[in-house]
Amino acid sequence: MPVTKGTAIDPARTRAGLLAAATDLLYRRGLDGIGVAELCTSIGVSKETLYRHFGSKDGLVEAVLQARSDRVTAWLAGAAADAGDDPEAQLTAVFDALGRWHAEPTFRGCALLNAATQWHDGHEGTARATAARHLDRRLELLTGIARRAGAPDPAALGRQLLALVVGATVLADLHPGAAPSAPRDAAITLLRAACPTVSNDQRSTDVTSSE
Amino acid sequence: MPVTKGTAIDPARTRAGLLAAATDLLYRRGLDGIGVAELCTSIGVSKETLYRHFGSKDGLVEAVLQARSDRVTAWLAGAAADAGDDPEAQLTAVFDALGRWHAEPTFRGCALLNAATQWHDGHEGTARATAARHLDRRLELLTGIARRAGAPDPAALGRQLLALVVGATVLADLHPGAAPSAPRDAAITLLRAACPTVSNDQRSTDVTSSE
DNA sequence: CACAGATCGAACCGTTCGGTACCATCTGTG
DNA sequence: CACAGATGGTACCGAACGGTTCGATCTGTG
Repeated sequence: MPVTKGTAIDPARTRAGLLAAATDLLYRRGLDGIGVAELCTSIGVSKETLYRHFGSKDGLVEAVLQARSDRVTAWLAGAAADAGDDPEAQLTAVFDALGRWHAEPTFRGCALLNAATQWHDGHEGTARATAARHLDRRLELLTGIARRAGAPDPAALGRQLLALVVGATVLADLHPGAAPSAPRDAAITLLRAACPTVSNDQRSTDVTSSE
Repeated sequence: MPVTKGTAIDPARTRAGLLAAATDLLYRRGLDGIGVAELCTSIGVSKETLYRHFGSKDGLVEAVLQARSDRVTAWLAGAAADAGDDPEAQLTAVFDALGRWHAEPTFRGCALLNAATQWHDGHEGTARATAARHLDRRLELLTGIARRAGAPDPAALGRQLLALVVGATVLADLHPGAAPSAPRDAAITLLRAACPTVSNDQRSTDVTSSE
């Protein structure tokens, strides 16, 4: 039965729903962990529809990763913005948001990093390139915080913080248990060490005991 | 032609060579990036030989990951031991060793972490479990340094350092360019911040300018 | 010399993969 | 009402996958 009776024909909506469902399934199962056939039956769509919208599985994956990178980047930037103007508060907010994400039962690591690892070579490097851009955007956020905090070398501090973010995300997936606040505490320590003059009024706050 | 003429029959050596070649190929191409058939022809061995030694592709992968974890763990511990008794010097040595590894042209990330990501589920979780044990061993090394440095909470500092190590390894693979010394500087900063009394004679050393 | 064990090469099996083609059936538009 | 476009369902394709089996041929041992 083609075009289930009563369904509104709306290619844009079809594509959006396809993208959302594929995002979830590919994240949970891995890029090679689910085939196009099962993907289509799980989503409730025919292969022809999928291929008309995305051209190939690579195209679908590319669209999924792009959309996810956009969403996650905006989400983290929003978390930082909601924390007000203080750079240290923004950094705390970023790591706390990451911590809540890591604690979700469906968490399986960063979809972009996982994709880049799974499709390290081949597939014309779509996943690698998208993940690299994703990290660029994350670095931009952290470097901005470092700059506003008055760090003498915002780029260097940004990269230190990025390493912490990435490490925390990978560990939350692959290493069991342990205190989830460690990366946040480390980030605050690095920020304070790099910016001797930052937020003096909060200098006495004991970061490590807030867990 | 069976058993190439003149070849000494030595199952142990065959297995060792098999393991070494498979380690390299599976690392470069990914666990799903190369099939058993191509694996065998590239190594120069028949499928029957491979299956007699390892039982299945999963068994081969498991053996490869175990051996790699052992080797890498010993290598890093050796780098730390060669740096003498000072914990800060040991930590520097560890991150410098990691930096040299990351700079190698064949570097493609940590084989254990890559494997755990590629075989996140399925395959009876062999890769995940092996990677978790690998991280345990790395954590043990870092926690030991933290403890000997006099950190009030060696476990917490160890986890902070582990996040840095993991983040640095992933970034070196997936993010282009940038200063490779950032993670090392961050590690030293964290160590000094956590241990107010550590190596006072080296306190004046400017870590950030050594790059 | 005889026999056991190790190895190669190749054929083979069932399954799954990404991708294509075709057709019936629905919606939306004029 | 007529027609174009979107969709579902199904069958199909060639290739690759992990794994098994068999026979020929070598080494090592007694």
